Amino acid sequence: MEKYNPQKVEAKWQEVWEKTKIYQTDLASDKPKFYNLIMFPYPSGDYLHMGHAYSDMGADVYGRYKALNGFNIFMPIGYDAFGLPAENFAISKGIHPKKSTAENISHAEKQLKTWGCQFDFSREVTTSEPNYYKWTQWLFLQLYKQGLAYQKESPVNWCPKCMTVLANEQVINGLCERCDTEVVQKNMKQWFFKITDYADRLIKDLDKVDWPESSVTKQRNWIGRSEGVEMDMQIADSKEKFSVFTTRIDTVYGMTYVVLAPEHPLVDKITTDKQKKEVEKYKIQAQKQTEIERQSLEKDKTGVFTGSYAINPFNGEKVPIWIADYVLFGYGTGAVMAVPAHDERDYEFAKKYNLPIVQSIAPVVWGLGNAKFREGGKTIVRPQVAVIVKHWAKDEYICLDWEKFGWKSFVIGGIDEGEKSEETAVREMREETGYQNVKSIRKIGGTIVNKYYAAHKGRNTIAPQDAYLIELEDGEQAKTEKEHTKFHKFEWVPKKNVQKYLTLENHIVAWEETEEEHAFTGYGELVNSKEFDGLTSEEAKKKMAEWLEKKKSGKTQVNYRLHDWSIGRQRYWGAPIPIVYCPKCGVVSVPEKDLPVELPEKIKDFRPKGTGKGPLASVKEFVEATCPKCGGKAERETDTMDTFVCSSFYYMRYPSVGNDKEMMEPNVTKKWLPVDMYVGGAEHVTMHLLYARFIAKSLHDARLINFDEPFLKMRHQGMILGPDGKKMSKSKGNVVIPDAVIREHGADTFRTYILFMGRFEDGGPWDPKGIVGIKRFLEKAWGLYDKEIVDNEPSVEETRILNKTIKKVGEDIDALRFNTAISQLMVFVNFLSSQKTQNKKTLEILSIMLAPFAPHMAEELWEKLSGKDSISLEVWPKYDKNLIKDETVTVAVQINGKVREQLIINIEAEENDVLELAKASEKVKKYVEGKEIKKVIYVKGKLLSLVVS
RNA sequence: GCCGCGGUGGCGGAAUUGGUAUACGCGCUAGUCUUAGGAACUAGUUCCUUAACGGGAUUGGGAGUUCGAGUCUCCCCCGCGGCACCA
Repeated sequence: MEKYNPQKVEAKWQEVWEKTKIYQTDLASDKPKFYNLIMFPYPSGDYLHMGHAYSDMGADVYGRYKALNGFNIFMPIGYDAFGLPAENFAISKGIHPKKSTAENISHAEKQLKTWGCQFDFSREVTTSEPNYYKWTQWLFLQLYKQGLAYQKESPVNWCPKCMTVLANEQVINGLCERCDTEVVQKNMKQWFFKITDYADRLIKDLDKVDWPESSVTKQRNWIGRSEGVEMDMQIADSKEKFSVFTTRIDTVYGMTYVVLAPEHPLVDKITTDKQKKEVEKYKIQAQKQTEIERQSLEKDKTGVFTGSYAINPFNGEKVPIWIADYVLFGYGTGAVMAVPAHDERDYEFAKKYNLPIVQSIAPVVWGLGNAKFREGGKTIVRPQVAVIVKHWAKDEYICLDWEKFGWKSFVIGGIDEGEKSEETAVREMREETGYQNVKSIRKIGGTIVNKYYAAHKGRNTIAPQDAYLIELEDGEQAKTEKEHTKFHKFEWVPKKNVQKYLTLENHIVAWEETEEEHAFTGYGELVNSKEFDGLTSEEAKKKMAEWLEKKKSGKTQVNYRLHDWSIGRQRYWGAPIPIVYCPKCGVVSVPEKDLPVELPEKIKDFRPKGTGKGPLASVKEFVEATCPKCGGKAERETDTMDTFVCSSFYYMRYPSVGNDKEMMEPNVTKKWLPVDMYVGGAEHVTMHLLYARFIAKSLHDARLINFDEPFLKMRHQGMILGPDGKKMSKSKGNVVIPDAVIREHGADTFRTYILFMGRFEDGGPWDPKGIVGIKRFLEKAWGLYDKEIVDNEPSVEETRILNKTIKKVGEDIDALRFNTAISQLMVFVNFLSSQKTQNKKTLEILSIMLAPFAPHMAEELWEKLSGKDSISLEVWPKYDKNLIKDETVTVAVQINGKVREQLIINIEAEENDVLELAKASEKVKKYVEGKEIKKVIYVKGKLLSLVVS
């Protein structure tokens, strides 16, 4: 056989595959189906890049493995061709997007055909073709029928450069996903899909899918479900009211003001004349800001008092109403109750504007050895103080060491009947330390509820604790009474050691508060909350919600971060929205039989205008329409649809490509959907994947399909970085194009190498040097078929390694651990190449195992070896687990945890035999002689651990 | 700030339930072949120490549990990804 020439071999087999149509799936076959989907590429003008290759090749190896295991694989391919990037590319080149898109697609297809993937090119879709976007429009109509497509006037994201509206998902850190321009908010009438109706199911059904945990979490966070209550608030001396949304109704007694978003419609009505000027100024200022400025965290909180007050329904107290841009109009009710004591943002705001801070939740600390309350014990309440005493000259603090009890604390004491806690603090300090003169005293944080079971008194104790920081004036010290000091001694502890010194949790909490004051945002027990005092936050949430509901001034409410999907685009290159506006009948949908509403090819200028209307508005022939209802003159909608609408159902269309009557052929759809495995980038989790799930659910509810989760199993490929370890980009000059690698080394080498580099789900830097290792490996494998091939019984050793390899390679591919599968194949090939003659059966199996990674080469070797038809018609070999076991194993002997000897033993050897062998070993003797073996642990076939002393 | 993931030789990376850390590949070193080689092949290669046998150290740092920890627990440091005033 001649030397391995990948270019020649690959050209040959690609031709054969094309001619025999071996990868055109027979969708009607009886074999079990396996829908192996990759995310279809977006041909925007650049080459398909490393990321495409990596993803597709990984998916293909997996698919080929499944095929060899008896599945009928369907791996379709298509092009996501509408949308901003394709259009922007065309604009930059000054050509019509239809033309540039066609060129890009033909280029991409050429590339794809060299990759050695089992793509079924016979069922290609191109989303910008009328025979496809007819179904995009059809989909719109289905949603419209269900009331899931609607128009509303609302603030939307507007990209000034792309001159179009964007969905929330397409705004990344306040920048346009495509051109990195700062997005501004505009009030516009727009088409939306009501994805929020499905928010709960989109969360709940994540339990049904086998997806990476991180992606499930990302979607969950993106949807952002939060449970709380909506509470009505009456405006003082007015009939007006509004509601606030809060997840922490338990903190309601700590409310000291409320905040409305500047856009809140009530603002104008309630602003007093005196405040009008300032409020107006603030509103204008807020409106001018871009999202980035508004969301900037460095920015100080700002706000303006409206002059009006609202009434807290729980205690009837009046609280001032402010407006501030830290409250978002688009979330909840656009109004919040502010509880500075228990919310960081409110705290910051209150500090800045000198608004009162009232504690209503006290943290609960189980003190004194964490002893929980005991049943039947008497429970008493004993308020106390903790006193942090600071030295008059040094940065040191008095700490007490209660030797008998093992506590270390600050000065501590009970508040006597009728005594103020501040007085207690001073009194206790004097009694216990003798120091007399207070320079300053300051309360630290809020009340902390300390609970413990006092064993010596046999009772449960609740001890609300106030903490004070006392700074001493000087060192004047009186003699202390013994009764106060008999259990502890005191010492001065430098500041940096205090934290470590303390053992009582409640004192540690108090100490932390001296450093930096902040809101306590955790759960605890209610204080200052009238009849709700003493409840836990959890209990209070329930009781308070019930209280509100009974009073009919509130209800429990679930809110989502997710917004409805804004789908209209004021751009040319997209599927027209199939709607006409009739002066008589109003908004009328185009009947299904009239689809597609074709995108006019002839247009003077397809560039966006930025007027809020798309370029289609300038095409008279397009705009002018007849009303499908009354036959009168009407006007077409001129917005086109977001590309993500096109890509939300393409996988449903593939099996029915060719059918012009139905989007989905019922039988084929029933058989082939949902998708069994979906491989693609993680960057689509909160866009495409979320939209596709929503669309599937809506069609399911319309009884058009019988599944409601489109992608049962999904995995992401990692990112291939440039050789410098940075993300590939033209500006950095570190882009490696897959075609160049394929031309030089061949697709088989490329596939195997890129999958060998690291974990598929991790990706990593492209190292051009390493590829020779794979080349050597494939050449070495190729060379085996040149050796003397005999048809005999393979050796025991060969059988063992063969069976091991079958097991590991199969299991690894199944789990997408391609790198370790390849490494095992290397071990196997290295073993075989050390042998003079090769066993025919072994080489047959090797070819099959190589086939997923190096399909062209495997075909060639298979043809030479067996003379049979394509290797992809073969069956993945079975292994015999009995043949994997080694007869002898090396057992490590550990002495006190260190490996001192290795023994070769029979795998069946028992502990005693191994121990005897070990004792006989010189090396072991050295460590054991004259000592006592205290413990022996034997892990069968692995190691013997001896503990000696 | 919050959520998620990760940190292992010179490099990419292996390591079922805790059980011989560094598989496989690159690179490097020596050798073979060669007019030559940035080709191929063979052998070696975690680090320190030793002529060698051997000994010691080692999975970001520190503590802990265990006969035994890359793997489990706690604290800290660093990197990556996502979210980011969501009430």
